[in-house]
Amino acid sequence: MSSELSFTEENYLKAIYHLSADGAESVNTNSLAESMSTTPASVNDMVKRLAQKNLIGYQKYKGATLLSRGKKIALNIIRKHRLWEVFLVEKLGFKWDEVHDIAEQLEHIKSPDLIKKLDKFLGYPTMDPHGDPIPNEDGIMKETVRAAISELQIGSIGIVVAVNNDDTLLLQHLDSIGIKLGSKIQILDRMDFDGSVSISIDSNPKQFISKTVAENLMITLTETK
Amino acid sequence: MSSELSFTEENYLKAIYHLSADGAESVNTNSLAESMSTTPASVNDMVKRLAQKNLIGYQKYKGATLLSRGKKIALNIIRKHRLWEVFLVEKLGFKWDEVHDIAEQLEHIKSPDLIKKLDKFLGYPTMDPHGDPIPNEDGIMKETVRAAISELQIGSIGIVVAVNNDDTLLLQHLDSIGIKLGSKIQILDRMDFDGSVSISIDSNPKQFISKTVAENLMITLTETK
DNA sequence: ATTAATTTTTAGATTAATCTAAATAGTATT
DNA sequence: AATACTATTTAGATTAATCTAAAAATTAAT
Repeated sequence: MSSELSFTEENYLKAIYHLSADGAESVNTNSLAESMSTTPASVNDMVKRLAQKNLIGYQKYKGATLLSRGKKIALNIIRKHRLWEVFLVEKLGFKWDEVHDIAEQLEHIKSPDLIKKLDKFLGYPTMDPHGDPIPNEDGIMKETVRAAISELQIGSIGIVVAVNNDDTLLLQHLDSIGIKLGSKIQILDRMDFDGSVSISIDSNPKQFISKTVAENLMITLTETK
Repeated sequence: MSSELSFTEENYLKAIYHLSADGAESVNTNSLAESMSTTPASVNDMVKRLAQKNLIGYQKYKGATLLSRGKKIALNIIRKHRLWEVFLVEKLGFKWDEVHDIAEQLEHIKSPDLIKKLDKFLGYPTMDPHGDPIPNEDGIMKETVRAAISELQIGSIGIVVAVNNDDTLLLQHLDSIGIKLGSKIQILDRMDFDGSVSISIDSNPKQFISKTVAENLMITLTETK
């Protein structure tokens, strides 16, 4: 009954998962088409196929939702993706902004044994290099309390766990001012007129970041004021 | 012009490489069909496609030969396959008889940077866990002088570098008598009546192996008598 | 509650990779 | 060189994943 899914089917399940946040909301054809870089017609075809396999719920004109089997598969792919990202960064020395496309391929390798051994080899990490939680074998992951710097009070201290944006220019900018995953950030002040924020990175002298950067930089709080 | 090959196309190139030993002999449709577990008709279709892409030479009824571009691709896939096998055995702790199917998938991951970094991470190995040589980036590999134990003179000493047979039972038998890749084997005597051979494994007390085992166990010579 | 705009679905084609069954070419045998 | 056998190729279908263009349903706006 576990008929072996194609890469494409797996990618659709993953996309539906990501687009339906908590997993309950139904995902409409158009947004799925955009997310998969394809046409609504193609999405419609695929969504019917996945519904027939009892992986998603689907009714005409009402969008798609993951069923338990589909959700389990989606979370397993995400687990594999994030474990491979840890491997690429920690073991092979890739930068955290270079690993996504490779992990996108590696996540489809089929071998439960491989993932068990990789997990062990990496020391059972709970977060990927972007700060996203890694689901365990049962699809359960620790939800991290996190917020953008722009949303936090002056005086807050936290650790950079994610960047909300894939833009290479932004990622490179962060690199150039010394911000990377795991950096300790203290929020010193906020300029009301333009939303820029002064921060201290890893206890170094204060520096300014623009509103845009502050909005895209996610940290987990370790102290609040 | 490097139009991005499908997994299937890559696998055909690899199969043609393996079936044409030194790379010069032409591979006929039927043996390729058997090797790919498909029909001669399918092979015929694919062979035409690959010829059109100038990866192989092909003339009706005369079989296929790799052209330089195709050979380079085949050797690169073999390089990736063997590097991943080293990773799976050395780093993840797989046994050498468990890694083939996983490496078969991993070999198709596309990222030259990944392979460069993996190679470095593994310490630039020249052999895979089965004792097969790993081609370098230019497709060049050190040819190892090797022979089956059944073919060697009494008194010869060598290192186990390969098993000629994929049979799980044989591989498990070897494990049970303590023979693994890298084991030092000294050939003590040969029984003419049944072809069995007495050997010393890693300088331990002598043991007998059957003719069949002796025929499938490849070693590289370090000393001859 | 019509009309307009948007979203979704259908219908009909296309491409890669495969198949079966039939036809053809090549090789071996007498 | 005719026959038998084997290997190879062709013809015609099939399946997954996709597309474009057109039709239908839903939602929003007047």
